[in-house]
Amino acid sequence: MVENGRTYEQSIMNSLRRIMRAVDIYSRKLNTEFGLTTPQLLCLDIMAKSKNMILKDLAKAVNLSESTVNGIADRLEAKLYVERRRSSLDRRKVFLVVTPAGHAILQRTPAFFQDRLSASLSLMSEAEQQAMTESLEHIAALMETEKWMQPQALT
Amino acid sequence: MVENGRTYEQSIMNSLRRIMRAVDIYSRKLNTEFGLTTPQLLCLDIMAKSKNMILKDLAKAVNLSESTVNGIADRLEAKLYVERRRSSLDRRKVFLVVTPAGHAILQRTPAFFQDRLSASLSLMSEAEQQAMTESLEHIAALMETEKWMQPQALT
DNA sequence: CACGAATGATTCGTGTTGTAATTATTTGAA
DNA sequence: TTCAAATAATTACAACACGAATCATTCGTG
Repeated sequence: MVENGRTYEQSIMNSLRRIMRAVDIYSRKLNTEFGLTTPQLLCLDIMAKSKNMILKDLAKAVNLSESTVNGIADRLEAKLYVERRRSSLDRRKVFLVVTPAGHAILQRTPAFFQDRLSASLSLMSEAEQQAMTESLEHIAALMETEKWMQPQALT
Repeated sequence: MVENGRTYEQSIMNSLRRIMRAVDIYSRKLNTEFGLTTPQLLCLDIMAKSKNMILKDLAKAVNLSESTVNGIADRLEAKLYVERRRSSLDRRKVFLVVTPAGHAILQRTPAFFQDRLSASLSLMSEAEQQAMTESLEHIAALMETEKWMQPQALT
């Protein structure tokens, strides 16, 4: 129990939601002002750093499902920041190629929201930052475990 | 820089995304097996605990926009777990009333995903849990601050 | 009282996200 | 060689999430 009557888990979940919501709201603002959302920026950035990226690998890199990334790729393509080029060696594969306009917008677009996170993190000591990072990674790994994924009715 | 070449911010954002994704995937599984998603469960739970809840207050309680909560209320109403009753005193207000079926499903539905979080948290000391909770709350509060919300092009 | 401001709910449009199904292509084994 | 399995992309569908706009109602002030 924490001072406000919540358990640590509830407080943590609540904070996580608030953080993700802040990221989402920032993403929308970014979109209206610069024409790119955070997920789009994230995908574009990764595509720009790798030649001949295919959708499947991009999805893995950003930790999103293939269909989600496919939709993001659609929107980036519609904005002419990305081109799809079918591989001639293996015609199942489609390379995602960042256009010059795509590279240009990457330069002009503000830093990712996580960079703003630095301000909050800088208030913690290096040791605290590291502890925090490791804890979150630990929790993420545990929550991704399949066995948690089977909902059980309360007994 | 962390050992994998990422900054703490990048690692933290990545972990947050992974955690939220795990929550989302669990939510979908819950929906196919119990007919309620996590957001629906969260809203229903709060509605059940309060008499004469109106949408505006519910939105505030769950930290979501009114239009989002309105959609969730629509789906709960369609499933007959909630009824909308227009207030006769102030006809702008619509009370969200949990039906007997709604109360019943709340009893039968598995614990929230955050309860599963306990397993991960229990591996940490009380002090670590507390530190983690406070850090996240701190970060959440900072990220909600309006001034961070104004994107600035890189200089 | 009248009328503009405030309040509360709802709708609309768009983007994100997942699962499941479908299509096209390649691979591998009988 | 042939055909089933695997692989890659895509589509269909549903839920979530937001801001902006709209509508009805109430409030408050002149």
